[in-house]
Parts: sequence; structure tokens; C-alpha cells
Amino acid sequence: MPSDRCQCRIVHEQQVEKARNGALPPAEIDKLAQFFKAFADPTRLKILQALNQEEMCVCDLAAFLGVSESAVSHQLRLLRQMALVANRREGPVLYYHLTDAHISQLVLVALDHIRE
Amino acid sequence: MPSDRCQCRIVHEQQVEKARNGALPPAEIDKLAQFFKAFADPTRLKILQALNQEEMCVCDLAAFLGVSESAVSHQLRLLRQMALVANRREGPVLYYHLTDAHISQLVLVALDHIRE
DNA sequence: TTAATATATGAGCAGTTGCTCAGATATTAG
DNA sequence: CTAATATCTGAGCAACTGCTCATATATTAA
Repeated sequence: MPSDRCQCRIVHEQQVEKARNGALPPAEIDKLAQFFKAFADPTRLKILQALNQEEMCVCDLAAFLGVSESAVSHQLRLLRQMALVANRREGPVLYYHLTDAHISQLVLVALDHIRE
Repeated sequence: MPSDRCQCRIVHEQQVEKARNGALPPAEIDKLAQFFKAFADPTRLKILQALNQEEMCVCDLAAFLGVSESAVSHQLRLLRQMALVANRREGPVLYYHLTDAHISQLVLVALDHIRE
């Protein structure tokens, strides 16, 4: 047990207690962090923002982003596993689209923030 | 130049063009990704959520989170550099608080999402 | 001043991430 | 069937991240 966690250094027990009571369950915290991670990379963010306008295939996204199709495909797999995007097959082409309106909402709130 | 970016594979030029027109400036994309990164780690997320309820000192946060004060201090430095938190000194104790209402708003939207 | 408390900071390290490259799979055309 | 197109996938690697540990700084009390 680390010495810097001994009880004598808990200065405000009431505040710690209040934080504990208001805390989200660990499982939800982890899900939230995972969710935010999807938006925490420029490439994924551009993908999500592009798909927010209209569906696109891997090829289009690669051209738009200026990265390899393999890189796009890897990121799309992540986003698929998080159920943030889904695809629709038309012959050999897979068209990707967003699955949830919260996605654009989240970007809008964040934009409000960074624009002050 | 990678072979998988040759022009012949841009299937839908109109869609790529539309994505380009609707795209956010690169600087804004990077800022957004950086902003979301703050929320993309369970420890930081717990800190932000705790501070959303009331101000707390490093010591309290360490006790609440069950991690070392050093770890908390490092994360608080990041959040300070991003201007998401600020502190108020009272003697030797630094009380940290959130600087922006967008923070709790963002968490609420994300919660809506993960709870379906 | 010295000692104690509260926090900050730099170095270092294990784990994670985002890419590239090579190859696999899926669909369609011939 | 084979060839071509579109996408997926695993391995591997450099860069980044979040922690620990030791040490430094800041404030207060004696």
C-alpha cells in the first residue's frame, strides 16, 4: 500500500463522500471513455464528420482524408465495433454511414467549446 | 506515392467534393480531437465528473479515485493546460474546479448515447 | 531556520495506438 | 473457371500515454 494514500491525507472527507455518491458506476465510466476515444483522433473525427453529411465508401474516404485505404479500413473497423458506423453493400462497394444522431450532437457541443 | 491512392479508385468524386466543402478546417479538427482526448481516459473522466459536482483538492481526488496523488497531479496538469480546470489556492491546498459548462453537457450527451 | 504538509515535476517504463505492408476475402465480369 | 476491383485483416513497428518513483517547490507552523 503506497504511503501517499494513507488516511491522514484525506483532508475533506465530506467532499470525497459526496463525490463517491455522485459517481457513475465504473462500467459506465469505462464505456464513456471508450466512446470519447472514438472522437479523440483527427482521422476518426474527420471520418465521423464526413459521414455525418452523407454516406461514403472506403475509397472515397481515403481520397478525402489523403490516407491509405488500409488505414481507413482499420479505423472503420474500430468505429464499427463501437457501433458508431454501419455499412450497406452495393455490389463490391461498402457504403458507410453513421448509426446515431448523438454523434453530430457531440461534435456540435465540442465545437461550441473550442470556439469559446 | 502509394498505389492505393491513384485517381482511378476515387469512385464518387461528387461525394468527396461535398465532404471537402463541408469539412472543418484542419486546425479545428486537431483542437476538437485534443478536446475529446481529455474525456477519453477513465481517470480524467472521473476527475471531470467529480469536479462537476464541487471543487476538490488533489488529496481528495486521489482518495476518491484510489490512485496516487502524483498520478492525479499529472492528469490535472494536462487538464489545466487544456484550460478545462483551474485552481484556487487556500494556504498550502489547491482546490480544483471546472472552467466550462460545456464539460458536463458533453458528458450528458455521451451518457444518452451509451444508455441508448 | 527547520520540519511538516501539499502539490508539482522529470525520468523512465510498460501498455496502447495508428500507421504500413503483405496477404486474405468478397463480389463481379468475362 | 480466371482476372479485376473493393475491402478486410494480421503482423510489426515507431510514437504516444499513463503510471511509478524520486525529487523539487511552495506554504505554514514551531
